[in-house]
Parts: sequence; C-alpha cells; structure tokens
Amino acid sequence: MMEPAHTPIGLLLARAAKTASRAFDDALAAEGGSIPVWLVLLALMRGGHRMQSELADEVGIQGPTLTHHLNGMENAGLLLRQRAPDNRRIHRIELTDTGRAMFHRLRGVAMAYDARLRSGFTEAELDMLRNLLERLAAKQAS
Amino acid sequence: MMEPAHTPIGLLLARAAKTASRAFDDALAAEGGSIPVWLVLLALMRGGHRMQSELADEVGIQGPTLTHHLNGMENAGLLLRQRAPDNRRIHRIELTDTGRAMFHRLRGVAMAYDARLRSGFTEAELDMLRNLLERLAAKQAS
DNA sequence: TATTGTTATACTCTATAACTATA
DNA sequence: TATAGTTATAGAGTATAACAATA
Repeated sequence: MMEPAHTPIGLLLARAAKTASRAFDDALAAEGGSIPVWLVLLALMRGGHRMQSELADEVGIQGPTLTHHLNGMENAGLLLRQRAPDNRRIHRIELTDTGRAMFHRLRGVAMAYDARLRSGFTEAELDMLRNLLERLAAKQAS
Repeated sequence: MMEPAHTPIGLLLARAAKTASRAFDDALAAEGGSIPVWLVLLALMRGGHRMQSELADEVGIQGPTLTHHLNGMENAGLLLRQRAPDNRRIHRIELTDTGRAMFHRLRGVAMAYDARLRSGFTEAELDMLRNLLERLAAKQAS
C-alpha cells in the first residue's frame, strides 16, 4: 500500500493564514480598521522610526503603498504628517488622539482574536508553533 | 523583571504566509502561472467536481471570482467549458493539453518550493507543523 | 547628484448585485 | 420558481515609473 502523500506545507500554511486573516480583517473592519491600518498603527506605537521607508519595511510593503495607507489614515484623522525641522526631506508622523484611540480599539480586537486562535492548544504547542513559524518566515528572507 | 510578551500567533502566521506566498507566486509567475491558477488546476486535476460552485468552495473563493479566473485560463487555452448534455445549466470544465502541461510545470514549481520550505526542519517538526496548521485552519471554519 | 517621499497609473484578487439560461 | 453560472461593477491592496522637494 502506498502512504498518502503529505499535503504540502505551503498549502497548509496558505489555508490557515487565509481563513485566519479573513476573520481577523472582518473583526477589524467592524471597528473601522483593516489589517494594513492595524500594522501601521502597531509599528507607529512601537516607535523608533526615523524615516517612512523604515516603517514600510517593518510593515512589509513598498513606499508608495505606505503613502496610500497614510493618506487614508490622515484623511480619517488618525495621524498628521509634518516635515522634520532638521531634515525637511523626512516626514515625521504623529498619531492624533483619534489615532491612539483607534490603536487601542484595534488592539482589543487583536488580543481577543489571538486568544481565540490560541484556544485548544497547550502552551508547549504554542511555543512550538511560534518557533516553527518564525523559522519559516526567516527562511524566506534569504 | 517582566517577561517579554509573546508575539501574537496571528501576526507570526501572517508574516510567514506573506513571505512564503510572495516567493511562491513569483516562482509560479516565471512559468506563466499564479496562485489562484495553480489552485484551480490542482482542484481540476484531483477531479470529483460536479459543479463550479463546488470547485469555488474547494479553492476558497466565490462563484464570480472563479468565473474570472476561468475566463483568463480559457483565454490562455488552458481549458474549455461546455454545457453538460443531461443538465445544460451545469458547465463541464475540461483541461486542454496546454492546461495539463501547465499543471505539470506548476506542480514542479510547487514541489521545488515546498522542498525549500521543508529544508532545515526534521520530519518530526514537519509533522508537528502540519498538525498545528490543520488545527488552526479547522478552527476558523467554526 | 543623492535622498525622501508623493503622484500617476495600473494590475490582481476579491466580492456583491443583477442578469441570462436552463430546468 | 429555483438553480447554475456569467456579467457588470466596484473596492482593497499592491506595485513600478516618473516626479517634486530637499539636501
């Protein structure tokens, strides 16, 4: 008898991520957010960005794509862009109170969502999963 | 001292899947394919579809989205659509020789890609990863 | 000239609502 | 009326190339 071939890791990864990200995006949308907006807010609240290009790298998108999202977020009153006095080529991004409030709402969504993802797994399994996912992501960078 | 908070599972999953799917899509594009085209070809070659709606479900997209991809694939000469004689509401999809050749080329890409994904992991780790990813995907369906 | 970010443009994937063809 | 699939339309996210502002 032949063993059934294992389902490819890439297909399993894509399926798990697709279903997860759809549900997560729906939950964020109910609060007026989206995945890219959440990732940008998360990166901004973590701080440490000198330039938008660094922010784009952290979010995993290109410069014009970041500009696109920043435009939407600025129109929504979540942030302000000002040129830095010492080097006016650099735009400094500041979250408004509205932006910070949005961050906290979306963080609530993200925490609730992650709790749901973690349910049914032991801590040891979650640690193993984190380790495996980090190694997978790191592999791609090369 | 506080322990550093664990990075959310959802974020790690999204990162791993994003980097993986980009590289995979690039590799498929070099052969004239794409991820949705590959998934449709894979489902068609597995067979067992009576209706397009079942095919759409298997690929994880809606009917009109499937129609969109089938249009492109038919224009590219990969398949033909004909009405079933016994129930002319149903369209039967048949892969052409070109379509089957594309399937085999893209399967080669997928197998090479998955081999790369698997490298650096032990068989026990891969089994664990498959199990964890399947449980994650199953959870979302509920 | 080099750097930072934006504008202009376009493409892919996806979806919902309305429609046609068939039963 | 109900079902299978398509057409019409739209929207989100992404990207590349060309550009403007600044250094």
